[in-house]
Amino acid sequence: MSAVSQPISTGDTLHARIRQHIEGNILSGTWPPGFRIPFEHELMEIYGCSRMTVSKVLSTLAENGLIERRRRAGTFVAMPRFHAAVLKIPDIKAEIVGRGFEYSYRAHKVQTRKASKEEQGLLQLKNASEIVIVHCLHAANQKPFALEYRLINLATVPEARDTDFTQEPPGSWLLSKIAWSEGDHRIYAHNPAIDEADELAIAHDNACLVIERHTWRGSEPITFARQIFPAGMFEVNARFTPA
Amino acid sequence: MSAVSQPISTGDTLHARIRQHIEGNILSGTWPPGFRIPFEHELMEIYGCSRMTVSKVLSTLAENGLIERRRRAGTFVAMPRFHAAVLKIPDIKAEIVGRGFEYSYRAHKVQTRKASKEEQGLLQLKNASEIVIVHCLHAANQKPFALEYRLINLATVPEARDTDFTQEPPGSWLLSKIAWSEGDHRIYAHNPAIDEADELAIAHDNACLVIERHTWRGSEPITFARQIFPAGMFEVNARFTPA
DNA sequence: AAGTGGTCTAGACCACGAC
DNA sequence: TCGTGGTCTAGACCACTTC
Repeated sequence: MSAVSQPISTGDTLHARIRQHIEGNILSGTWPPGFRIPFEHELMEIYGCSRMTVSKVLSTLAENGLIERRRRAGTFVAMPRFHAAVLKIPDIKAEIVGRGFEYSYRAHKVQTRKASKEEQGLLQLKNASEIVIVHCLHAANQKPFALEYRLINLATVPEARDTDFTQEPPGSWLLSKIAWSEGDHRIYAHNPAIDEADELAIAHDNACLVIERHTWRGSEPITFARQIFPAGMFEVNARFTPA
Repeated sequence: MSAVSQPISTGDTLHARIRQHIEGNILSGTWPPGFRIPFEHELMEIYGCSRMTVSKVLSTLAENGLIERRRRAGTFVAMPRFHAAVLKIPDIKAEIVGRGFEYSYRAHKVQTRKASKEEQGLLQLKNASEIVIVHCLHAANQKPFALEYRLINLATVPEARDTDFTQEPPGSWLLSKIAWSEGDHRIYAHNPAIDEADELAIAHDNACLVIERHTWRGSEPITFARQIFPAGMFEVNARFTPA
């Protein structure tokens, strides 16, 4: 007999309905962590469908971490785990324009040269290849919004050599031009240095949010960015599901 | 004829090999954004497999946002989009213990009562139902690490009524007891209030990182947490792929 | 109208791992 | 050993959407 307690809800497709039903049993606590879910064989009979269909549902749930599957043993409700969140960080220009403010951009320094030891480390380069270095300031309605320090690896992005980053913000340009496969973020609070505070036109004790980001294409580093936002100008929002 | 330029690499399963091959064509730029990928029908012949197999591969790639599928029109390489990151935020106790520090916990205030208007808003409650309010401090090696303000909805988590949060940190307890289905984060920099700085034993102008988090089970609010970390004590790290 | 992707079926063989 | 999940096939019907 089935351990199914909740009625099968209406839904879009068959596997969507089955998925909702199983998720309901797990999230409601009817099937607690560690509970052995009926075998695919049994689920076929319970839901009256083929094995491919229940298999697809269970594979999806396993990818999302809601269940764990072990050969010969069966499928089990996963133990509660840490959060995994989906975090969106659009580029700054789009962020400002999207809020209905006027966007302006000023580049303090643009250089093209071989990477120093420190820059090699930040970009995680193996060799001292050529890079573009950009210091710039983003502003919303003429008010400083973010200070950006950007390194671009010319070995991966040769087109950057012919781009005028005194006119165009590097983040927006890269997002629109370059396919990337992987990256990471680091987000932390920071007391600004005196020159940083001056450039951002804030008090020297005004807290800042810093976002550092690496981007790769395969094993090739594309870019490193450090963006400094005065507190209150920017926040990171993330919505998450157990994934 | 096929637009496939790269050789088919060896891999685990058939659909994993096909997926790697298609991903390679996209990430290398052989198939640029907007490029129309061969129809499923053609991919069957190219890879010599059944339609279900190429369909599974393309569905996965579409879920990850690498391609877009349109009926009657075909499947296209997606335009570059914003970042979507996987972000892990474990509970504070596990974070401190995992770094090899001694964890200690002190609750300043624990109350059980009906929610005020403000608390209703924070927890996104419809009614003024009963909640648990906890003010507490987490410390690593006796040094203040994070200040936490926590609301728990007793309608969703009745077990919280019988739990002694003067002894046990609410975050760790909830993570180990409660199945959750959805949540969100807000991360920002913050200049601490005087009493916050005093409790954290930091200077009044020391920047802080604040993380606010809602958690739901279905449409039922479970908990709200606001955690304040002195700059340097904690940072958020996120690794991401185009998803 | 025609062809695409979306979904589902009823089989099959295999590898792994608990017994 | 033998049942489980993992994978794959060769079909089928349908909905949608562009032509």
